[in-house]
Amino acid sequence: MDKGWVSSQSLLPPTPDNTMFPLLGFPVKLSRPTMELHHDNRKLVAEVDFFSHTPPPNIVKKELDQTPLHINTGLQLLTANTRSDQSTVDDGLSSDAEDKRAKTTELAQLQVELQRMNAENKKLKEMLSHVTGNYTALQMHLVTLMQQNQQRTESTENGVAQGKVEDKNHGVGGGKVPRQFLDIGPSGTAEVDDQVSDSSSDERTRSSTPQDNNTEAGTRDGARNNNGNKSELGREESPDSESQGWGPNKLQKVNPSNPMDQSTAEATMRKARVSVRARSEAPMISDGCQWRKYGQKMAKGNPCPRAYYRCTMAVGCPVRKQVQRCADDRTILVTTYEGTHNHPLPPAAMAMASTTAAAATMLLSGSMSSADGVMNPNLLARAILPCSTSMATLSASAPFPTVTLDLTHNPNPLQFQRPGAPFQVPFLQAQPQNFGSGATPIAQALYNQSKFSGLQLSQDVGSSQLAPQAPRPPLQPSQHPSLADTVSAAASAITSDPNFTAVLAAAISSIIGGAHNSNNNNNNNSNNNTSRTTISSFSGN
DNA sequence: CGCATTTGACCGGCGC
DNA sequence: GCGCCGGTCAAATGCG
Repeated sequence: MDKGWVSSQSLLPPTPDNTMFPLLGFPVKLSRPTMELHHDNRKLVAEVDFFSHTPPPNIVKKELDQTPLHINTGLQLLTANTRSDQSTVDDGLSSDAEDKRAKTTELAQLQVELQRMNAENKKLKEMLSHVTGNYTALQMHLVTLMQQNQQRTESTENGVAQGKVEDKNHGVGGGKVPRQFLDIGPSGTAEVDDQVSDSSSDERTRSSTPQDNNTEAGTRDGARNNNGNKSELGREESPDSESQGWGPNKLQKVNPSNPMDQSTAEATMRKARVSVRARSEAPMISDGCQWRKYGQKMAKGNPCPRAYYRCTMAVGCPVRKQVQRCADDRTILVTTYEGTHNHPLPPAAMAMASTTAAAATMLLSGSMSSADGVMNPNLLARAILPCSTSMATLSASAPFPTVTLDLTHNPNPLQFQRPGAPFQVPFLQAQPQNFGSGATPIAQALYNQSKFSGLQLSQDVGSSQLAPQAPRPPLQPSQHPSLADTVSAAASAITSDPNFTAVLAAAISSIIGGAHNSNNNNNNNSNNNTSRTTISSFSGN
């Protein structure tokens, strides 16, 4: 594998996908679903072009006619071609025949090499897919485990009754999650795919506040719920429905007597919001999705208006987002996402979608996995953004369970966007900061490419969570020109790395190790997290 | 002309 | 019950 990437630096420009290589006598369809394939594509093109220009065209044509198509035979191909060479060019062209024989030999070797590299690429691709697919699942599991450890540690060391802790947990920045958030989770199980789209977590939140400790069948909230499931159904985000997922205005459109609505409402009992704080001069971050603005309001306590967008990538997509500048620092753009996409997402959108889905999932799973425990926000932060200075914060006062990913503390000096340029969220699968001591060029390049260096969750998981049943769409570079640059840069970074497997292994081990470290760091930070910025876009409302 | 944005009106939730 | 507030709608407007 090393050879495959080492020699590719002095290569010809890349060719499009599914390139035909006539000299080889068979179509070489190169797909590049991953960057390394893209890179490998360049190498193959270069090698083929090298030989295609050497022999005279007529000779090439005859070779092609007689070259066996089953290139797996490797060097045996040489024999066949040698005979054909003789029959073709023996007429006074002995020197050419020699050349051609040598070239044919090389060609056969190249074909073997091509086969080998294809196999390796396939293996790598599967490996990457597997790793990225398991990555988020691992994170979820880690969060759960670390949360449980955190609870045990705190209860043991402090000897504080959990109920007492819960009473204290009404501040956002206190490093504890408030009781009202912790009670969001249902007693039953919740599937990952449903968590992001789960709705009416706010209802549960409200109903579990100290002064309103009723069940859903109880007093005001219960009455409201019984009144046609207004809130739950109003926030229902069924993928097929046209329901408006965010606000209460669509409540009347739901037929309360419809059993389908009721069952759906029960299936989606919770909803989380993910707020992303990032520095950007642009009015809106470019997260890969298409949005349409449908409203703008002046929110209380913030001189900057809040803009409301809905996803327009698919008809009836319930995903909303709110964009508002931070009142304290107007270079900080707070984007709050809610809902689950009911359509395939382009890779460029996977980064943000995966991150928000993972954050929401962890937020909800955290509440789910602990009956009455305390979830340290840093835990979530470390899980989402391991080894990152960015942080995640769980909102206490927000009416919705909200996790805020604070990406404004990125040490990368390039994080400041040039004025007017949209804030880009590159699609990344590696975790640059997780390469740890490896500090590979890949890590650096990817990291430098991304201001959302913490947003590198699994594409597979993202697609499964945000577009559960939809096939992954092809890349749409026309819509996201920056993505091509990002991929190209990343591919270049890969090119500069002689051993991608080692890097990949390092990444995997770093993910695991970083998660463990996050646990330790979390414990260490649990008593010293007051310095962290904890802002929820809804906390002031 | 079609699409996106703007913006005032409207609605429901919630606190007092 | 009233008013505030967040959120959404939809007609008006702007733009390519």
